[in-house]
Amino acid sequence: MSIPSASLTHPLLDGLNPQQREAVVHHGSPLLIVAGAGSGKTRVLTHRIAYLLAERDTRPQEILAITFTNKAAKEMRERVDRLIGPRSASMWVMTFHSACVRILRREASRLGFPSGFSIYDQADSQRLMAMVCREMDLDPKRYPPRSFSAQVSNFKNELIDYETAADRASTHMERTLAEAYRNYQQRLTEAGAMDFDDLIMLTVTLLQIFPDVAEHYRRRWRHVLVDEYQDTNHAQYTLIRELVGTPELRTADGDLVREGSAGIAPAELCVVGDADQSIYAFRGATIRNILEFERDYPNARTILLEQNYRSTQTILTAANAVISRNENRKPKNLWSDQGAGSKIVGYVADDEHDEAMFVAQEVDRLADEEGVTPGQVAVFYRTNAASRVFEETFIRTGLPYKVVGGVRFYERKEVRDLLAYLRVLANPGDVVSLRRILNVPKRGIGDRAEAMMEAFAARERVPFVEALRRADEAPGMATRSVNAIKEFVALLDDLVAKAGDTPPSILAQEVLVRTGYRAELENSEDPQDEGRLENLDELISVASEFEEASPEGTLVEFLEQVSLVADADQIPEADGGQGVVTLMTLHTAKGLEFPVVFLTAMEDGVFPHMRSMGEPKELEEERRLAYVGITRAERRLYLSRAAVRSSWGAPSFNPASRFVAEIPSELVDWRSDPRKNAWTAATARRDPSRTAPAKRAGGRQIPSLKPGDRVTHDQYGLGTVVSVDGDKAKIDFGSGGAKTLVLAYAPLEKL
DNA sequence: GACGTTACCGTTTTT
DNA sequence: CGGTAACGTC
Repeated sequence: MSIPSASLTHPLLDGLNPQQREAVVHHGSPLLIVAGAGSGKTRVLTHRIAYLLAERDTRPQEILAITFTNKAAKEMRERVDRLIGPRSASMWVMTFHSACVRILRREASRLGFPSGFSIYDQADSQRLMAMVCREMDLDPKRYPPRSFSAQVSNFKNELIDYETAADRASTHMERTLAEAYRNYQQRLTEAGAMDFDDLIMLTVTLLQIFPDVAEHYRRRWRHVLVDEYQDTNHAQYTLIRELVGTPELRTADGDLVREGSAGIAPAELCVVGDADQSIYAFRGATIRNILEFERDYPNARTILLEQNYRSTQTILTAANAVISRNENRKPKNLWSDQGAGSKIVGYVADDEHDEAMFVAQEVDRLADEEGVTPGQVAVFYRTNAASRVFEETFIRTGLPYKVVGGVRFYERKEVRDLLAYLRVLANPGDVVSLRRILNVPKRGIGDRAEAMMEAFAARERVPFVEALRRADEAPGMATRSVNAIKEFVALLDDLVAKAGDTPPSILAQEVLVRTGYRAELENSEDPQDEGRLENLDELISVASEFEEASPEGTLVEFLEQVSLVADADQIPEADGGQGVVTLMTLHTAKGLEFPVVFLTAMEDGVFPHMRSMGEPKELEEERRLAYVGITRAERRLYLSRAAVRSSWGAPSFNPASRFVAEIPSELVDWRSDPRKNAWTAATARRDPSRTAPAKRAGGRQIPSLKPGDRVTHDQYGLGTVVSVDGDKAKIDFGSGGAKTLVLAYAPLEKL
């Protein structure tokens, strides 16, 4: 039992409120910290860890702290070190996925995997599922691989293996799915690969099947801390239970069973979360875990943090009003002592361009009148696609910005190709990667040869690589194909021989040269290939940085780090300078805070998203997303929407978001008549050219450009003119690279 | 087997 | 509208 908080004094408790102090010092039973937005939960977590180390005789290696993003983990570690000096090295502070990988690498052989197993992301696993479905001769219309892949992911989040899935299947569709699941899993195992969901599920399996492994980790970790507990799915929930070593476990049917924990007392569990910020149900997260914590851990203590240190009362009142519309929620009321602050500003734009322009102008105005820097401003939207208009407008107005997430670096084709090579070198059994690069760059191994190799491998019951090795034994193979395959295999063997003692960056260079990948891009006429080269060089420099950071690092470790990066990890750190406006989805925004926040496209159909509006449960999740968005703002909050929005093709006239209506109207200062959309919509119907600016026809003017001008290119998008040389201009397209273009022909437009 | 064309598909949110 | 997959042609 905790001591009454009033009597607590300790340097690590200075500046904490009574509830926070209690959370830091609590011991003796599982602890749930219900931390409202901005209530200082990271502070509490880091102080708790520091307190454990400083006052409770805990050694760093006895602590396991789990987060959802690498960024959160890194920040937590740094803050602990700042409190009590650099003692965090032997502490595990990492994401669910990283922690599981680390455990699995050590024990992989017990599950029949090589310790250098590949990690398949969602794209890889979809590819593999597509292969499986094709093999099963399934009509992709009736049995979409994408959907199968998603459903298998759901199974794994629920810890349902393919046998159980098959047992439970009652319809033809379900039986087919279970069959695909089985084949998919078999292929993964053969390839020595795990998908994202396996990382969790197989760790749970490992702990459940091998008592000695479970015991090892239970002995080690006397404290388990979990951040963002509301985002855990069933598999992660079970993992935590296994690691903590609870004396009791509930089966799927709700029966309590005794669990042998080898006489080790359960670890002390501390979870932090906020059910109102649960926004990942679509990937299996269940709010149940936080709502039922006290039932799962019978003598648990719950501490509520309701004082918000982030936002003005106006912003909090708005947030409370919105979230209170959700049913079945434990009441919670955030409050602030920072005063009312500015009113929320509402704006109804004519269309999405006008909306973006409003944001840009407002950022300028705030800079002039209130000294707000771009780095203090964030723009949120519901879907990644929405970033485009803002980018265009910000480039045109010269407002510095950065988009977080969206088309990710690691999803680019060339980057994935190079990574596939490295994966094959680390794990030659990795068929998905192997088949990806089999004919990349083109080396004369076509679909036909690949199919024959696959058939040959199946018939001979040998791995795919082995089939390649014996290509000449396969009947009916063209000599040309056989030779091409032989050459490819020889190249791989050569690279594999080097892989062991060559740093990843050097190896990557070597791959690019030896395969002719670099030469092909360098000699290419396609100007986009220049950007691709830059991306590859970028990947190589990521590898170099990795080598610098961990000189002992292996290829497998490098690939692992690269596989487990998240969007949120890429958020620019405040550098003390002016900074740049940050653009991101509402999901990525969770956990962050900004002095000024723009919530855009507040329209029914966009936010809440159309697909969620029919389902009350999903609508509630959208509302939590709105709550997350609103509570990111410290001082100023803007809500905007567009009367007309042209989303892929036709214009749509969306009504105001219901979430806007849920905010008490006296908190909002409308900069334009909220009814004007009716008028605009009518006008737009009468005169479509108003909303659809004349599209360039064939007769485009040759632009006269000077350095610094901003342009858009039909293919490369937005760019800045670097230099002009007669009829040619060199233009920097940012991530797409710099190109020299002939003005007379390039599909360019000056902005 | 490589390349070009067409059809079609889909957009929530992601470790 | 834009990207990808399947198809058909050289």
